[in-house]
Amino acid sequence: MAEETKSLNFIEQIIEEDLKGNYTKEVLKFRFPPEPNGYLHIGHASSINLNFGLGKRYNAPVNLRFDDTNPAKEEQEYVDAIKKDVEWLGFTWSKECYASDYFQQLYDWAIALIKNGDAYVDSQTSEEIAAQKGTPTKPGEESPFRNRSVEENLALFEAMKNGETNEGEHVLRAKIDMTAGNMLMRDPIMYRTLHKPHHRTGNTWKIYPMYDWAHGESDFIEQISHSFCTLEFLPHRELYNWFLKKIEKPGDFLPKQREFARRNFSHTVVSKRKLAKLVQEGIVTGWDDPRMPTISGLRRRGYTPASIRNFATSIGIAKRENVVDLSHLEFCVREDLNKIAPRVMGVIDPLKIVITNYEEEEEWLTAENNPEDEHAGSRQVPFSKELYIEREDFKEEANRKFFRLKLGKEVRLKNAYIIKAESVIKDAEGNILEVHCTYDKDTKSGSGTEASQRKVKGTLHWVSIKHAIPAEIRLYDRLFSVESPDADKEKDYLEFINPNSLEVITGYVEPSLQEAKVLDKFQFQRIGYFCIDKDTSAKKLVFNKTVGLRDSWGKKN
RNA sequence: UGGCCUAUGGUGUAACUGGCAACACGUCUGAUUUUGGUUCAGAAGAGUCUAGGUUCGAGCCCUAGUAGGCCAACCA
Repeated sequence: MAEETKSLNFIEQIIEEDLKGNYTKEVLKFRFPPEPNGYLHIGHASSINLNFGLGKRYNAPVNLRFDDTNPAKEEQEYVDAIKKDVEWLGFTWSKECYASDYFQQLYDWAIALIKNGDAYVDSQTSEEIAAQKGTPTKPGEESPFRNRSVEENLALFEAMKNGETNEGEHVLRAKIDMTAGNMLMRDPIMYRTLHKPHHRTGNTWKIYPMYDWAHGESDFIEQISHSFCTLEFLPHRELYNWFLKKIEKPGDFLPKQREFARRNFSHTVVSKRKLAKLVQEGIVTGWDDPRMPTISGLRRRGYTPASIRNFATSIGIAKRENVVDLSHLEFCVREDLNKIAPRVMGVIDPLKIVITNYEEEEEWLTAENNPEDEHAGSRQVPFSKELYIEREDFKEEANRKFFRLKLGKEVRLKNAYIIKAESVIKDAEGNILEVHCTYDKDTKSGSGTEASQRKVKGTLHWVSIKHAIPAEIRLYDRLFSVESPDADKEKDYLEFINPNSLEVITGYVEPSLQEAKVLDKFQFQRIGYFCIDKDTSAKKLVFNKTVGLRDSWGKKN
């Protein structure tokens, strides 16, 4: 086995350094900590891949932890969706955890902090607290309640906990330093009162911990060794460590937080708030709309777990700002689908052709299922006198670079015969209604005859009209018409919505597709990859276009 | 106006403790092909934000700039 010489990203380097230091392999443990207030998106996939990838690399456990400290925004629906998505991506968590499981422990620690004079109850309004906070360049002022006695703090905190106080009346604050350069160290709020039921703890709690108080301590409880998060949390690190020091006992192993840059993607947004708005405003049909950059959207669109994992791995991880081009994601699906998707024929924009010299009623021809997979076998496809081909595959006349059907010229029908276009039938406006062709019956595919070996430049896909199944086909384009829809400070990102991101048409597909199941993936030869949408019923097949085939001809024309 | 983070081809990442910039996507050629797909062969494209400095030698170290990002939610 060749030794892996691939270079390490900076996160892996941190771990390697720790391993050279006083960390043992056994102590390594990671976590993926989503807040259940929305669906996972492609950016999360990057983080999931990082954490679970490290777990795999170092054979270390990875917990799935729901950061559910805000009952106002969080719901069980999101918990379920997140679990489904992580599983679907192919990862297995060691433990399913919830910050809410630690509410009691957190509360007990908070009492200890109060007793040590490290926390106090502030009874000002949020406006007053904000006003005293200062600015990055101006130090803050201390709250008049900052030096309450321990007894008074304990009594007030108890009242908050028991729901005897109103929302907004009191908060528990850490007593740190109102003049700190780091704004987060200016007596951050640890608890607020919220008379709202929690999706897991119900009405047990009337106070809920803030992120900074809950996150590091949750990492500690679970004995996470490395807590990776995005760069905007870098200033939180000081506070993360401060809280940990307050609860630390001799011999304790403390987790460490390190930060990486979040991934941005071209022609879309990855902010749960902005994605939620697209759903709420009805701009898309739901979190799993195939145009959404959510995991569930990509799944419905026809993306495979492997393609998303490969994508996440190949864009890597670093600390600088970035905008990853969606064409990279598209490359990753094509790469995967090319190996596994059965080839079929479907016509998206039909043009009728009649084989005038075809005498048979019908015949069934053999078609290879996947030239990339020798075990994929073959199937039978029906051929008859009247067929549909793609409208753009015929021109009455065209230059020699047009390798398709033109009057008086020949072309190969995939898996069938070589045909020649003889004449066109048009309506009064000059629109082409049908093309009359003749076929050479000695050119049948796979027949081995000399005529069948003839080289003709073009090969077209087709379906037999009387056998074809009409199907709804949904064609997608990027959701936003500009590369970075949320980069403009003047304009709202919704102004950049691409009005043509969805086109629904009726196409015709070969009869073998009748049996296809939801999420089955196919390559419509010469067009692209498609998968069966969940809206499919016994009466109607619905396909989503995942991505087009690479097209070195189409884009020049 | 403060502090912190970042800066490498069009895009995303590499370059072990300093040794004349690599990989992938994208782009463009050509070959093969019963998918203008795949595969194969090849090409163009950066001299590493700028200016100094240290050094025999700097993308890596130092200094000063410049640009972008983050920080003043009872959100995470």
